[in-house]
Amino acid sequence: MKPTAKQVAHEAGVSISAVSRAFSPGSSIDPEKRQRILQVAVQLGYTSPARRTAEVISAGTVTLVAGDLANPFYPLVLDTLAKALQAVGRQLLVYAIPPGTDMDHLTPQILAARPNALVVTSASLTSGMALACRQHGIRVVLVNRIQRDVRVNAVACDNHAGGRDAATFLMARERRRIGFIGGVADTSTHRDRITGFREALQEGGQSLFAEATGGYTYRGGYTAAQAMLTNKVRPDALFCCNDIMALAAIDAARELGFSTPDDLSIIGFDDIPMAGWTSYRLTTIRQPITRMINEVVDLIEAGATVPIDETTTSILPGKLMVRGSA
Amino acid sequence: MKPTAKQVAHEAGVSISAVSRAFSPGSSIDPEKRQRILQVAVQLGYTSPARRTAEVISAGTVTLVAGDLANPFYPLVLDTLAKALQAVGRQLLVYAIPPGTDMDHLTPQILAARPNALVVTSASLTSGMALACRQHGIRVVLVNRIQRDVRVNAVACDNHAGGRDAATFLMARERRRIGFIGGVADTSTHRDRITGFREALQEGGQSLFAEATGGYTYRGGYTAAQAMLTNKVRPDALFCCNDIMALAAIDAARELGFSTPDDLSIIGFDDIPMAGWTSYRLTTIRQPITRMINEVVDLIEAGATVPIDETTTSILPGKLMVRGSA
DNA sequence: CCGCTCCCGTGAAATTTTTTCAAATATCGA
DNA sequence: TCGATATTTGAAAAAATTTCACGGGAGCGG
Repeated sequence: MKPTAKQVAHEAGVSISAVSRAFSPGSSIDPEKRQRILQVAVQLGYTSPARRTAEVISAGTVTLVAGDLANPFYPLVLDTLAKALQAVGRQLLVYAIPPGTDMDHLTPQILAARPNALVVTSASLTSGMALACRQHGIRVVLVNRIQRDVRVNAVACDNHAGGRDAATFLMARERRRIGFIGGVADTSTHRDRITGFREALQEGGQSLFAEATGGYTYRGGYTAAQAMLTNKVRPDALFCCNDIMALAAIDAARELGFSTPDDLSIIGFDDIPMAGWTSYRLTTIRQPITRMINEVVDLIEAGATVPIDETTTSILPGKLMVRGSA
Repeated sequence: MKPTAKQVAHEAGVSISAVSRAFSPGSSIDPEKRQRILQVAVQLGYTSPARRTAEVISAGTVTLVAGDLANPFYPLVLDTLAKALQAVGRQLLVYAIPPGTDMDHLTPQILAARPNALVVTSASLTSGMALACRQHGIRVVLVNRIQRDVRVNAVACDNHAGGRDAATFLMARERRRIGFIGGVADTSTHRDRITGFREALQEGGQSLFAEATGGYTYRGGYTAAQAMLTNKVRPDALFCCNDIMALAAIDAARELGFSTPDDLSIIGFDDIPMAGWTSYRLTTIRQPITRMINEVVDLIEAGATVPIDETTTSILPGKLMVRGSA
């Protein structure tokens, strides 16, 4: 016998109308009452017709909020995630938002669709959004981003250690004028990488020779590298906050007649496919994408057994890929 | 006064039940009748409750079915489309499917979500899927793909003319041993490009010197180019079916000690951002992505006024970007 | 070619859900 | 403190969905 709204209403001690309202987003109903009704509904296995439609839509789906698709690292993440989810019988839904846009206006849509989980690689998550998701039982996973102000799951590469490795490697190669091209100052990846880098540099008795930001883009990286390399005293090594900027730096160096690693060493971060191409052979810190995505999928699949406000932060080690550029 | 199912039923000359069925996917109803009901419903502005909920979820969304995100051209399309839709107040939802997978199993989900439109850049659309979409009033737009067996909208670059342009350009540069590295033989882009290329070659009194396929990937392109260039008699020009393979060809050539354009000319197709990077300076046919996406958005926005089975195929001209590689 | 079965499509009716309405309660500003 | 306004609520009305039984092919065996 299929459960009906009437049964739920009786069980929860409310009217049928209230049950109906609990299921339609935007209805005027006491949030506490709605939650109680929803809870009873789950117990009885009741779903409203409207809800059933929504469930067909979001059956087994995971929603990804992605920005900055111009950086090949993110398509790579998207692709890997899509395949991993496919393997466990789920689908990937992507909200692609232009970089710099905040994601709050997506909240109603995301909540209405009730995905199994929300994966965020873009910009920052507002605490309101995080709270709303938790209340609606949607697990949130941040990828390649750490945010300490909201209690959500996060999976990232060990950016701090990566920064240290880069510095250690460059110093071992006797580099003495080491520059840094950053991404966007208030992102956790930028912060952690430069902090680790500086720390190791200091331990080796050096300090940063030059510093600039390139906004994680090719153009920004190119301009920054060009400026540094046309100074009277130029750096003999560059650590770039991501691969795109590192490749841009190599291009800028070549354009000025310098070659890697003889005239200067260049190290990137991410290990996007292009880093391995023979024209660049970029030395870089590889992010363990496959392992990161496996972690993400595990967190999502754990859904049923782990309480939703028990959050995990996974920091996975990166790996220095020594190629030709440093 | 809000229109009801009863009015629609009366207007369409069917029972209320039929109207309800027309709106629930998977119900047993004559497809023709469903279509008529849906048409009347649109006229009267009727929406079923289930549909209304779905509309909250997919309000103003466009669903994109994308594959092959390893080719930077598609993230570029995705990014551009996301921004264009954002500008007209819509959101982009992406179903990312691993290349080679067919999209038929997505049908129920996509239909249930009732997006405003479906944009397909991946693999091929089965006629069943296309038919189902039309019956449900979902406009379908193929991007960078032409399919004559199903009646859907399509927006693509003029691949035939692009192929011709490439051939004409290479012949004007006195190239006499012109090779071709294709993508995947049964895709429309591959077919149109090689057909146009061959045609122009023939008109210039030449024929293809060598031919291989690289599956649209870097590795495939690299291997194919390497094989051609280690033959006793090697080509003095290569037309690659997309930029990734062209960049791979440049890398393979460099690795063997050849340089472009002196030892051989290389032309690509797409004009992905990397093609303009100073280490490559790839001569290539630019796909007018912005214009293509504008067409897509126009087709979607025209939704209300143009009948759904009036389909348009837009073929936009590409542009030869002459850089350093040919 | 006939008859049999099975399955699809259908409207009426039963059931379920949503919406409307009016009353009750809470909230806010003066 | 009071009134005005907004929010929440259940009953009832309206609407939508599902069930049910039946009609009418299509396929199939005789």
